[in-house]
Amino acid sequence: VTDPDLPWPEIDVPADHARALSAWLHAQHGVQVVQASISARMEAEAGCGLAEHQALFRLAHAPQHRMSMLRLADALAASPSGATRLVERLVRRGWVVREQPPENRRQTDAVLTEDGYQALLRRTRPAYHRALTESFSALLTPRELADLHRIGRKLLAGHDAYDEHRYAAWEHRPPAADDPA
Amino acid sequence: VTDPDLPWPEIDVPADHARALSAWLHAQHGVQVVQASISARMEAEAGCGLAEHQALFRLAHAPQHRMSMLRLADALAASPSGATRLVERLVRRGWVVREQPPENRRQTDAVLTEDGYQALLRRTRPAYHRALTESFSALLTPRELADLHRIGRKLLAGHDAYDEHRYAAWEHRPPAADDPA
DNA sequence: GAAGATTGAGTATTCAATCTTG
DNA sequence: CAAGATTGAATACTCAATCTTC
Repeated sequence: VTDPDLPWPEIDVPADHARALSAWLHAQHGVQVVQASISARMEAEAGCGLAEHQALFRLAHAPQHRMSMLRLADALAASPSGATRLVERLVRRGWVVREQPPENRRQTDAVLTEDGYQALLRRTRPAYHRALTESFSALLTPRELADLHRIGRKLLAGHDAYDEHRYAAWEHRPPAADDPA
Repeated sequence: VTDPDLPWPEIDVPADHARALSAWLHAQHGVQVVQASISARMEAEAGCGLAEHQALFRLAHAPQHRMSMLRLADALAASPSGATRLVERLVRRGWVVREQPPENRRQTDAVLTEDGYQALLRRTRPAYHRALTESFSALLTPRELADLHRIGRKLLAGHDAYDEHRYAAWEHRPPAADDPA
């Protein structure tokens, strides 16, 4: 011990690891902060959590506005029990109903109701759109948005978590004319 | 209603919003998946959660290996009560002790113990390093790592959440010679 | 027995209220 | 009263066990 302020040797972070580490810490923290911001605004303006909106959104874009519990869990990156409990909350609000397909009664589908559809259109989606714009897109350039899309997809693919079907028609648009990417 | 399969009109996602949305969803999901992977490996190999390691790491790099509860909470993007409970777990393991500075007895400092320092060096840091490398850095190019660093910093700055002091000396290295960024 | 979903127990995390010191 | 920290109540989430249907 050479310095009383340093009871043990300082920890060294090798340069190559430092770059990976700071990239990860910033990305992780940045996403966390944006998510907290969006979540808070959703709660305040739409009286609805982020996960609830995501579920409504996925259901609205699914064929027949319906998904099995397992597919929904997968789409929301949640566990099966997490999906059960989320849908429970949505049913309580009248935004979703459970249905068992007669041809396979092991399965349970979450089906969007008329009220759920209206809640998405008039309450949760506008609030989400505003929050996402102000808390996220307004802070970045189109190029950076494209980078995030690509990098996120690489990370998901590297963990065998990229499901083509999870990201539907609305995101496979031709790039806009003013997109420098 | 024109099609029985579509009880309500399909939802349209405007093209400009679609780009922001898919960037956000991929980034969010990607970070989530990487975090889950690192967390699982830490739990398995080091018997220690991600948050516990982050706390040890921050303390080890803080002057005197000590931080006030509020500064620690801030560094970990947690609430004050979250920090209290996290430190509680670390104290129970003998990795940290609480100390009240005599000059201001309102404040409580979390101080790394010798055992905590050894746990970081021998257990949690090696596991974290391996997990981060395999679950994150190996999947991306140096350029993409630099992009993430920059984009994350912009997001944090946009939310007034970027604290210069939070990111210490180890990450302000000159770029390596082979870094194309 | 396996697929699909739900439930119970345990843990983590937050907000609001409280306690202590300045 | 304000700053700093902790506690209680409530919520959300996961893993393992269970139940139902094929």
